Amino acid sequence: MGEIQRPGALYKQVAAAIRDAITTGEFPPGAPLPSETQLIARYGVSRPTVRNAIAALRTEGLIEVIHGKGSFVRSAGNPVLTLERTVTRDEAGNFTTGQGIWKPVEEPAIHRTTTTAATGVLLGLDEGEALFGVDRLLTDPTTGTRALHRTLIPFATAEGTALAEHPDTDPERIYALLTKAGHDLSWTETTRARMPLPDERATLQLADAVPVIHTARTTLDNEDRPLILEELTASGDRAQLTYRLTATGPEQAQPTA
Amino acid sequence: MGEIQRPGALYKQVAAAIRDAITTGEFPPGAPLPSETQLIARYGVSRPTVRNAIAALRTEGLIEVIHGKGSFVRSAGNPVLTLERTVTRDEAGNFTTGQGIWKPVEEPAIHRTTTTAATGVLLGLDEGEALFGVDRLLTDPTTGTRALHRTLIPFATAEGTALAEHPDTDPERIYALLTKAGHDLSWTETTRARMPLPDERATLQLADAVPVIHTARTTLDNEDRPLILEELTASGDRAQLTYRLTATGPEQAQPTA
DNA sequence: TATCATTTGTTCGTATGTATC
DNA sequence: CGATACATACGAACAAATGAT
Repeated sequence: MGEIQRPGALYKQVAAAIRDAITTGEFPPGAPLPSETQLIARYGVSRPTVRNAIAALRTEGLIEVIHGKGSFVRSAGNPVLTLERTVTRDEAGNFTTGQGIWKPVEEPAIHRTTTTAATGVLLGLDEGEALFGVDRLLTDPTTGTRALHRTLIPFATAEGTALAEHPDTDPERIYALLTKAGHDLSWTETTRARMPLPDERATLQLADAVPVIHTARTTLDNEDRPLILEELTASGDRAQLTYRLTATGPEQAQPTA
Repeated sequence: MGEIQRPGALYKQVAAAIRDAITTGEFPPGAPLPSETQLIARYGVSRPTVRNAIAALRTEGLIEVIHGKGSFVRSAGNPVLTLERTVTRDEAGNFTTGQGIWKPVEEPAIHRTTTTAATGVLLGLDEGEALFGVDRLLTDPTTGTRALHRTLIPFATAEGTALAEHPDTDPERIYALLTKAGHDLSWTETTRARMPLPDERATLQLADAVPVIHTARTTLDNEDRPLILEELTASGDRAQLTYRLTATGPEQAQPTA
């Protein structure tokens, strides 16, 4: 039993007791927690207190609550989708990215935007420069995991290429296209974790208290000038990114603004 | 004013109204929200409803609440610490990692553990294999951002080297040491986003609703056998990781289990 | 230093709505 | 349809942190 005693707020003690019961194995992953009524009886507290405790465990990502059914222990070591963040090129000059097998949920949405403070820095442009944006909502058929991919193409890059007419070209084809245009490509990726916005949570179908992992890939030309920017946003709980590193000489290290 | 009307729960309408007021600029970043009493008057709802709305904005990471003071709008584009996840080597064979300038908060803590399911896979070992663990709590002096670095060294790797006596050697020196032992090193990094455990939140001094970015770096020898594992956990809100990518031939792509 | 007003935190009670089975 | 379970909403009281008097 999870007795309640000293420290701090009542609901925190209840939350700790339930947390212990979960880690102890009394409530294994996937199993339902006792109902609110049962928890009230078990710990001798009021309904608001129990609900408060449950809310705490919820924002910790420890449990999942389903209206009308009950609260359930979230599987800890969740099945993870591994996205290899690599770029490979065959003899014919075709590029392949190791991002896994994604299926588009909707048609790519093309729109015209301007650089923001964040995207401007990554593209080496001032704020307010014109660019194409292509949004792709993707899903992994085997796991159902969703991801949002956005390609940002400055007008300066698109000009005089097929991109001006078809900005919704696959990134891999864009790489080939830019290479054919004489560029020697390399890439920089910046990844971070954050909580999703309400609409992101909806489109990515994220559970409560699930962060997203967000990565921005800048494609650079021979002289490290940014050509295009790709952003990928996915569930931090279900997706992980892998990178290969090799030791380079110190003269090749590029400072990033 | 943020009028309240149709859709869904009352507290969600209040939350949406406040969210709008924030994005509109009525409450700019850093500014205090009206007090609960004022919000009750403004929207004509009860205290529990207002508090529920505030709780929602809180788990979204939009606001920060300080006991006895008030609720404050969180700065959106937060000052970010950029960690370059690269490895460079000079002529003398010394390694440098571009992880920024960290200062230890405490002495490195050395302990003996065994592989878990997660770390076992990354080290190519079964569960329960013996290894050294070295924990370092680091802080960035300029921003105050904290990070937790853990080095895991299997006994098989440490055996017969200086690591058996001094597992708390700097990772960069470990690289040099392994190179001198005849290994040709490369690295694989796996990064993901997740919510911190309660004690992680405390040691990393994280605010509410801030996820962590977690990266595991495996050091590999000539034949892609794992030698050591480094884990880095940092605030997803304040730290971001950058990687350099270059196109490789398809035969060099390494499948990851 | 001590006190007080303000503000958020905690806890109870109660009633009703809504989803699931 | 009914039983169960979670969601929403109101009211009330006291505790604890903060900042100023």
